[in-house]
Amino acid sequence: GSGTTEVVAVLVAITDHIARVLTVDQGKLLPNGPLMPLHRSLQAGVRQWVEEQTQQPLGYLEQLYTFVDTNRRNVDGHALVYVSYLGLVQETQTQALQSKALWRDWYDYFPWENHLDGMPSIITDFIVPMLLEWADTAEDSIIRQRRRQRIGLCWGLSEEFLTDSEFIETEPVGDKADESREWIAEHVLLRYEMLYEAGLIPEAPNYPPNYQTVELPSDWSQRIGIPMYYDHRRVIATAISRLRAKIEYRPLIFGLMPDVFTLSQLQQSVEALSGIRLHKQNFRRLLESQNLVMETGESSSAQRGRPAKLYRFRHDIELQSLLMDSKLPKRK
Amino acid sequence: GSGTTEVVAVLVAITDHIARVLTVDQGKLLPNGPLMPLHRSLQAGVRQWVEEQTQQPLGYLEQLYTFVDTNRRNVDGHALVYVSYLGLVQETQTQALQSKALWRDWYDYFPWENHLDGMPSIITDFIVPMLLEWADTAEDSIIRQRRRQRIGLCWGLSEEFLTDSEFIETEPVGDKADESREWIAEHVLLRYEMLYEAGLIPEAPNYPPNYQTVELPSDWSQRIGIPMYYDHRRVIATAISRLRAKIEYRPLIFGLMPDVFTLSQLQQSVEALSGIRLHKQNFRRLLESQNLVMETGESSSAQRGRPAKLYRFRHDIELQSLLMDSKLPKRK
DNA sequence: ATATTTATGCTCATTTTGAGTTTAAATATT
DNA sequence: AATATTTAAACTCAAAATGAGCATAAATAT
Repeated sequence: GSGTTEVVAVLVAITDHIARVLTVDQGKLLPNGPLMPLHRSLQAGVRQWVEEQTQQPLGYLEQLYTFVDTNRRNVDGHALVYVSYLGLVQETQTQALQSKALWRDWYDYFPWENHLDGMPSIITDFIVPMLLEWADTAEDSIIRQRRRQRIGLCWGLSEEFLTDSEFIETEPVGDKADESREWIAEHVLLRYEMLYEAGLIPEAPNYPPNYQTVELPSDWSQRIGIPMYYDHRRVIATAISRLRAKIEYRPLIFGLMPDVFTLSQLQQSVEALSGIRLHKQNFRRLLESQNLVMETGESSSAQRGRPAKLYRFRHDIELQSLLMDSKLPKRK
Repeated sequence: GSGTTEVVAVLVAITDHIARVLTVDQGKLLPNGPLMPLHRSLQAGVRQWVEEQTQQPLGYLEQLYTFVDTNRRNVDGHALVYVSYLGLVQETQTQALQSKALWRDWYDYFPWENHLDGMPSIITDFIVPMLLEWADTAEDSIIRQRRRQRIGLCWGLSEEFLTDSEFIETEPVGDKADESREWIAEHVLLRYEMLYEAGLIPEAPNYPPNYQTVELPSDWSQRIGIPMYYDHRRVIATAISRLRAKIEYRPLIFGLMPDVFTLSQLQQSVEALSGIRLHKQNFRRLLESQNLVMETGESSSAQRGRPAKLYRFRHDIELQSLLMDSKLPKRK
């Protein structure tokens, strides 16, 4: 019998201020392949398959999550286990790919996650109304209430949005009603899983949903983002969640920037990942306090406006990456 | 051929204010078993094997990390892949185990991680001197310098400790010398991996180390904690790291407490996990601001001193656990 | 010459954090 | 019974971090 383990890679790069993932098979799959006896580690397996399928050289690599697909089994009946990895690629190293490989804007798969020009209208026009209907399909009133709260937390909505679909039922206990009502960028996976659970995602077993009083627009499958084979879209959601969360407290953005850059370029890269705009002055203050970058002495030849100073990352920070999770068991 | 995937569980409970892990085989192994075709998911596999080997009922379960053991292969030559899970068990539910199962103080495996009564002397007496020797065994002076910095960051030492072993070489660039020089509780895994790399852990392939001018005391293998089979000690280190890090921003401690408790008991539980003492007043202020607990109205019959109010977790927070990572692909 | 654009320096009110002191309510000791 | 000890819990205060904005500088566009 053959092995039951595969590896899947979410490679991320930022080009033209847009966050992209590397795909194969017309954007329907992530690079992937079986773990083979010759691979010394999972990382080695990922590197080999990515190299073979895309010819993209890659640097930083970190394990994401391990899934089981009970729909794909080997001859012995063992379900397929696949281990997903997140990889970071520098902007300057994204050329000369194999013809099947393609860098795609990651918001093509998650249109609702792009808040760079404000909250996308699809959220208030369709997603939340559909989800509220889904919430009401539950038998148990406790579950209905729970679902409505989940919707509010996940999609950053105020209380009014949620209570008008049933009789008004104000705060249950304390006065902590309106505190967590804001868009949390790193909840990508929770939002995807809610859409999946509600049958609003083409990949879901219960798609299309059968509770429609609000009718799905005819171009829904376009608007809700590009579907992928297997659960690869969920894998990307896992990657974005991890990246958005980790960038807050670890200098991961390193792995995505060219050697030399302006502070505005750096900020735009962080914004591309998080999907939201940041306060420029405070962003710079934070950078300074963390001592992550140093001036090169040069300035950029700006298109318009005042030329910006050029910076590079402090090389003594590479140390920090040594302190990150690179887990290779290397046993006796 | 049989499958190549196993699951391993790190179950954690706090009893008598001591953090413990559930072990089998005289404390040498974690509960584990192969993933089988009948298991609908990885979680299901973990639950079945834990139930079978320990009869411990378990609630919260979260995936940790996936390892490959190239030393254990099936008949086709495929290396063993094992997926580790972290599980939380309430104090009140830790009875009636199978005879082979045993709850052990987790600091039996990591004596250097227990700072509840101050920093353990083994760190300054043996661990750091040995590690500094190990740092000096590197050929390249850059690597030697790196290793010394890593030692400082991992073990929370001031600069002097590190530079006296070679000629003094002060700050490389800026003035950020003394900022990260403190004990970071959640760096458990980094510390374990450094000890492993330096050959100071019985499980390591290069143990015992051959660079000893400072000689290892004869009872070293006692002092450096109980060894385990395979890489199970590393799995526990991964679990402690995750738990210590996550407890800072998620109410995981829920899963470990009885239904009703005093604030002091809650604090002692958090301290047991993090291995360090906390400031009582600020701990309470934080709790209040988060609105996680509510008074029951009753008071504890204290042994000595003023009786403490009893609290329970706010049930509307269960919602939050819905917002945590429970990833079950459930496909078509 | 003037408007527009981008970069960067600086201010200020508010919130959060770290580290206490003080008072309360029980048991232990003399 | 009076006093010390122990644990709980309310409150204070300075330092640091954060959120939001204004002011100035240096380029290009009109």
